[in-house]
Amino acid sequence: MLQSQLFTKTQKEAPKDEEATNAKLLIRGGFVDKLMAGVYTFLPLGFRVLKKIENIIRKEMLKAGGQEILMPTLHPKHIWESTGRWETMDDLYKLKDKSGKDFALGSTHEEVITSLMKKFIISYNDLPKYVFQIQNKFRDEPRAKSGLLRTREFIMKDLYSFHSDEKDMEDYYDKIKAHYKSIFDTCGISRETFITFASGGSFSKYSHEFQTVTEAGEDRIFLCEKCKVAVNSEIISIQDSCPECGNKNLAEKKAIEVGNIFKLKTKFSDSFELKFTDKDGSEKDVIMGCYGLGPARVMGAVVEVHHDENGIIWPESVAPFRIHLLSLGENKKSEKIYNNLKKQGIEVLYDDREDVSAGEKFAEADLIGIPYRAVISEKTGAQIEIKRRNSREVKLVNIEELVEFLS
RNA sequence: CGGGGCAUGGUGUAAUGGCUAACAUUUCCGCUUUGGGAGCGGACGAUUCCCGGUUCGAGUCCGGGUGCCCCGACCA
Repeated sequence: MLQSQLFTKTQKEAPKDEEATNAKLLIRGGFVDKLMAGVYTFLPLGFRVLKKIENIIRKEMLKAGGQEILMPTLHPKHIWESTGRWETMDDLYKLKDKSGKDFALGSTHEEVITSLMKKFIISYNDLPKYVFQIQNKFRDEPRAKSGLLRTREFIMKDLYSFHSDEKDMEDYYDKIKAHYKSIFDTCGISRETFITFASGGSFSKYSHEFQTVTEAGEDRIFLCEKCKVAVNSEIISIQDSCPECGNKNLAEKKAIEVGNIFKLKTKFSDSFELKFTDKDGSEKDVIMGCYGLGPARVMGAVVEVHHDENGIIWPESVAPFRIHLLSLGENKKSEKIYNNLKKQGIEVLYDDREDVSAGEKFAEADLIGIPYRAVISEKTGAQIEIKRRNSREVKLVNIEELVEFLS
């Protein structure tokens, strides 16, 4: 992409209100725009990052046997009444149509998916099934905060699993834990992200959260450095011990919840009478699990974890582009290299602007944080100067070496 | 929802109750320049968040709203 065509601009200074690093850098770099508290537009650069993260998640969900669908955002009141949550969920956005009928904006989709699957799950032959979506959720948060970390409209991947017995659900639940680990690993935050015991709500003793340790986080967790497992402060006091190894020496950390998985069991199948006929002809409740993960929150967490004083340092897997090509008054040479890289299928942001100083291009490149920076200038001759965003070391290479290195 | 802070061109800031609201940056034009937000000259850009009050006079003082940020409560 030609940087001269990008409609967004970077800012030297962050809006004075913002305190969270992810908010400051993402706004300064032109990744997101805030429409109101907790509601953001994803601009071209930010949109690319978001899609990268979504695709990492999507790929992993497909590996886990998930089938992707898209459920509606607008929900009729009656579906929420089926579970009693129309009254009890106080972060549900409610609205009326012209005739006075009540609706809700979906904050989660157990109601919709359960009533959907009732139409298709009839016998044990139809189980297990795994269904997911990546979709916008709405929650009437009393306090949106910290940039992308806590918003009122947000993107969520929600996977729901349907099983004929608890054992099968438990096995799948553990399998998803492993897939989640792999997602956070690919996104470059596995070192900071820990599986965390949390309250199970009304369904079970524990649920599991995936918490990324960062100062901007709003949760407190107690981390067992040995097991790399944590406990949410909501269900533990400091004198408690690691649920895995009994270690009493836990480290208190601030963290942000990037994923949460639950054993729903029959909570929703009961409400919707989602049953199946087993082999012996008897009718049984379908056992459910649900598994949430927030791509936009992951994006914010990645920035919190990977940045320096000059800007963002995107991990390659989620970067908006692979390489940032800067032309310092050498557009003829640069254009050839740009076209060459594009032909190789390498995602490149080409800073072709002619009226922008070298210093400004460097500063913007650091702010935007693309993993590799290539510079073409009078100095570089027929070669290309290449530098990693997270390193100071520069190297001169020719185009063949560059292409080979990047592919 | 309780507590605290803030609100002035797009962004960041300045302005004893007193003249035409200033500066930097951004943007635009011209020249110059190309290795860390470069230089010179010029131009555009504001109903000082809103409503009301005090005053001869309000960006500034008072009252009430609204918005944003932070702390807490809340958080499938």
